[in-house]
Amino acid sequence: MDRGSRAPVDYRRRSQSGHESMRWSKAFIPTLREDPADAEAISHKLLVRGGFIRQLAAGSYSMLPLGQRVRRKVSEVIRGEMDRIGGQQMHLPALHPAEIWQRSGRWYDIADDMFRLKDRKGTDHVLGMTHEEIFASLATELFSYRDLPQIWYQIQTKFRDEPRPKSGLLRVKEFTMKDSYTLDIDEPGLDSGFDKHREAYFRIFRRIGLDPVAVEASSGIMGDGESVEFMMRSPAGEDWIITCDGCDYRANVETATSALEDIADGESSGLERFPTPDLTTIKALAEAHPETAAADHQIKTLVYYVGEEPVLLLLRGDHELQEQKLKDRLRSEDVRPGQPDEIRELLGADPGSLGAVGVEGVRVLADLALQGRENMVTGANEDGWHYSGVDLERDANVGEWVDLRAVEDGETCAVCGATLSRWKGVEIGHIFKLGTKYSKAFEAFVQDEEGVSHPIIMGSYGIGVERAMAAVVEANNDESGIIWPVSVAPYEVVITVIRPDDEVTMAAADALYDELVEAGVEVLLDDRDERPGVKFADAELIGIPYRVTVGPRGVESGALELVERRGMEKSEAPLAEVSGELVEVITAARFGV
RNA sequence: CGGGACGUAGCGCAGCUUGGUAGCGCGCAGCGUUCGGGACGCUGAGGUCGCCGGUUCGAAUCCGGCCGUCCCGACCA
Repeated sequence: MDRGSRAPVDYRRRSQSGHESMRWSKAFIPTLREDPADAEAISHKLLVRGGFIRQLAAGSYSMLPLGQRVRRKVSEVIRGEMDRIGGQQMHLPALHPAEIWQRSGRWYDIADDMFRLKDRKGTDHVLGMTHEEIFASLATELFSYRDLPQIWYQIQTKFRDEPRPKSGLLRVKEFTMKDSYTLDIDEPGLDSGFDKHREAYFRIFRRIGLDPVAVEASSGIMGDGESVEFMMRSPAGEDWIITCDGCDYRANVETATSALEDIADGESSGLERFPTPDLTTIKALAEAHPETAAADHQIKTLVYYVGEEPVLLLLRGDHELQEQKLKDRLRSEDVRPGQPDEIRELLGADPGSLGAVGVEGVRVLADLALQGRENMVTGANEDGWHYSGVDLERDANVGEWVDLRAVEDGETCAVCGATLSRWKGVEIGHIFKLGTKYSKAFEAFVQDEEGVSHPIIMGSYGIGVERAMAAVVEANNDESGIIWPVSVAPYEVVITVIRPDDEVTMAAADALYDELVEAGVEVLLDDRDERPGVKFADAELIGIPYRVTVGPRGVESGALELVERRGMEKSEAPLAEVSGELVEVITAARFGV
C-alpha cells in the first residue's frame, strides 16, 4: 500500500459511539434505476432493483448485504416461534449418501427433482431436498414413550432440480428451508404437534407481514396423511385456491370439492350409434346436437398412462381433469397423458371420438359427477362416430368411481351451499401428518407403558425462508418500492443527509445516528454525495420503514422531517426528540403484529 | 419435458432485413457549477457482439450446431 501520499483519516466523520458506522457511502447496495429485463413478478423486480439479490443462474440467487439481513431476520422470527413450541434446533448435512434414500424408497420414487452425484469412490449421493430420512434415522435413538414427544427442526439449504425455476426467489433450485418434525407415540400426540405448528405458522407469517390462509391440500410425494398449506393471495402465485364465501371451507384445487346441481337426463332411449363427421370437440358436438349433446350431457374420455399401464378417465363434458387428484388416487407420480399414436393403438380412434363403451381389459376410472347419469353422449372409438343414450353403469366397465374433476370459480360449496371463489396463491408453508412411513423404514420404534413397541408417528413441517421473504415483498409494496415491516426490515431507520458536505448538518446527522445506535436501533446513514431526489428514491425503493431527513434547513430550524414508509406520512419533530420518538415506535413494531 | 421469445459495455436498448470490424440512454472516473424529490457542462474509461464451426477477401449481421436466460403449459417450500 502507498503509505506516504495517503490522506489522513477524517476522524470527525466516524461514529463516536464506537459502533462501526453503516454509512451508505461505504455499503454495497447496488440499486438499479430500471426494472431488470428478465423479471416479471413484483418481488423479483424490487429485490433485484433494490440491491437485495443477484441471479447467478436460473433458480440460483446470491443474497447481497441487504438481502442477507432480511433473510436472517425472517429466519430469526421462525426460529423464535419454533423454540416457543418446544422445537429443538439441529443442523443436518445437505449431502446424503444414496443409501439412506434407498432405504425409504424415495431414491426410486422421486424422478428428476433430486440432485444426484457420485463421490470420488463412485458412491451415489444426493443433495437433500428435504430431511425426513435423516431425522428418522436419528430417531432410532429414542427408545421409550417417556422420550416423546419431540419437536426437531433445522434451518437448512435444500436443493431441488426444479423443472422450471421462476419469479425470482419464489421458485428456485437452492433455498433455505425451516423444516421441523414431530415425533409422537400416538395419533393424539401427532394431532397436538400438528396443531402447535399450525398456530406457530400463523404467528410467524403474521409477524413478518403476511396474511396467510390455511387450506386443505394434497400431500404429493410426502405421504397420504392430513396436510395443510399456508397460502398468500398473489397474482404471482402458482396454486389455485378454492375458498367459500359463506363458511370456512378452504382447499387447494388439487383436493377441492363442490356440490353439483342435478341434471335431468331425460327419457333413456337406449344405446345408439350416430355419425359425427368432423365433430372432434365437446363444443362442436354440443353445437351440432344441442338437444341431446349439451356439454354436460357428454362424457369426456381421456387416456392416461400410469407407468406403462393405460387408464381411461371419464369426466362430464364440461369438466376439467385435476391431475393431482388422479395421482393421489393412483398413488403414483408417474402419470401422463397418452400420446396420439398410443391412443389410436389402444382404442382404434383418435382423440375426439373416444369412449369407454364396450372397452375391455383397460382400467376405467369415472368421475363422481357421472355416477347415476344416463342418456349421455360419448365417442364410439371410431373416428366420426359417437354413441347416444349411454348409461355408464350399464354400458361400460367402470372400475372405480372417483373424484377427478377440478372445481371452478363460482361453484357451490358442498359444506354450506354458498358460492366458492377461486384465486391464485403462493404456498408459503406446508404441514403434513406423515404417519409411520419413515419410522418403519428406519426402525425408529419406542416402547409404551406395557413394553410394547410402536413405530414413532411423525409429522413434517416446512417454510421456505427466501420464498417467505419474496412473499413479504409481494404483499408489501407500492409504486416507489418495497415497504418492509419493521420485523424484517434490513434497517429500521434511514437517515437521509441532505448536504453531507455541510459540516454542521453532517455533525447533526452523526449525532442522531449515534443516539439511535446506542438505543439499539438499526440505522443506515445515507451520507452519499447524491442529490436529495436520488436519496429519497433509493430509501423508498429499499423500503426502510422510517426515514429522518437531516438537512441544513432542518438543522437550522431545529425540526427534522420524519417519514413513515408505509403511507408516506410525514411529520416534524424537534431535533432533540427525534430519536426518542423513533425508538418508541420501532420498539413497539419490532416483534411484528 | 412440450410451445414461444431473447442473448451486443454494470443496467436498459438500437444496429442484423441490404456483410466492410459497434452505437444510444442510464450508471462509472476526473474537473467545475449545482444541491429539501432521480441536476448540468467539459473530459474520459469500459465491449471475446453467448460459444463452436461454416460461407466469404471480409461476419454482431448470412448458414449449422451447442449453451444460457425469460415467458406460457405439466411439478413444489
